[in-house]
Amino acid sequence: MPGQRLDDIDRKILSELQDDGRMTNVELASRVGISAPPCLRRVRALEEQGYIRGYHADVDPRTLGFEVQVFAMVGLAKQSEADLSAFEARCRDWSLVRECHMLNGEVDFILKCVSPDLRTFQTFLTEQLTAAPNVASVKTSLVIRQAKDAPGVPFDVLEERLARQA
Amino acid sequence: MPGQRLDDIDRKILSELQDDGRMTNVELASRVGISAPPCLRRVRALEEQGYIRGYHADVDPRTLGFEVQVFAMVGLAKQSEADLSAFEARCRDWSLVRECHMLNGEVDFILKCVSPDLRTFQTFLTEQLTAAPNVASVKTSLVIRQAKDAPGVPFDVLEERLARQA
DNA sequence: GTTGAAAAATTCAAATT
DNA sequence: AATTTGAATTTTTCAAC
Repeated sequence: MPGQRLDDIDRKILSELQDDGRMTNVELASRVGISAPPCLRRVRALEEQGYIRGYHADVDPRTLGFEVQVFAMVGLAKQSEADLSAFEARCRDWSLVRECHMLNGEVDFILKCVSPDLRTFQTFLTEQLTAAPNVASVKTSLVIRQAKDAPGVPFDVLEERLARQA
Repeated sequence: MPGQRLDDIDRKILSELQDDGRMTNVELASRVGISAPPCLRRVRALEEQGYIRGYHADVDPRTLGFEVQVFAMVGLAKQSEADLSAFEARCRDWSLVRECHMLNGEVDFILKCVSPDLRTFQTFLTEQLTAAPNVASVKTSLVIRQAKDAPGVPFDVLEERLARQA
């Protein structure tokens, strides 16, 4: 599925679109140094090959009234594949849970949650998350402030790496 | 700065653009039930008022060769505002660190990191992060798999809340 | 990958409710 | 005050080269 390897122009396209996903194709083409039609063909190919999963407006939770962000560390009682999958499916159904990552080490999952207020989160925590089948332990940490929130992938690391290989 | 309150159409616009940030304005207008010009004015207003911070292509780290994702819990030796700010500034400079959140509780910060491979991450961990001034403890957890990665904000929670208030 | 042209979208000003 | 209409400009997206 990941097609053939990317060249410099493809990586520049990805980097530019990660930075500004609403850039017009002519602007993008000019930035990567080719004309518009092949640029658009490349973008479509990158989408089809799965390099670009989609485009999203970056909506500010705080401005919209989501005052509370929480990381929750979850441990399960049993960790068979069926148990893990069942918990992941629940997470996908919970709107307050925005991200769910399975981890190695002491804790089984880390969840990133948002909530309009503490009360809403507490209700979710006690009535949904902690009450869910097979959930053995939940430890939560409130986000005091966000110091960095960069999208996706560091293209500079990729470039360094390719330069080293060449 | 957050201007006046949002109406149903504004929230629908935000929800649609969070879902598909490259949707054309005419498509967006048709979905929210107004014509294109006022729809574009509303989008511009939402951008200027800070509800929309930007637009980003969602680039898949794995497909691009970033095989490793890690959460790092960092504790500092001293937590004065100057100490906290200094560490946050370092995080902004580290490309491998994509997110940095200050937390309450035992640990001071949680970092979300990506890396092309374990070796690159180990080098970063030992030579940069653990070696940084004032860093007292670092505990890392590898992401085994990602079960959910929803963008931004759950608009259904917002709607429920408004319905309850009305 | 480039050029050129048709179709579509953006974006503005004026008119409308 | 905000939306619709209508029109000029720009962009998208085909061809064919």
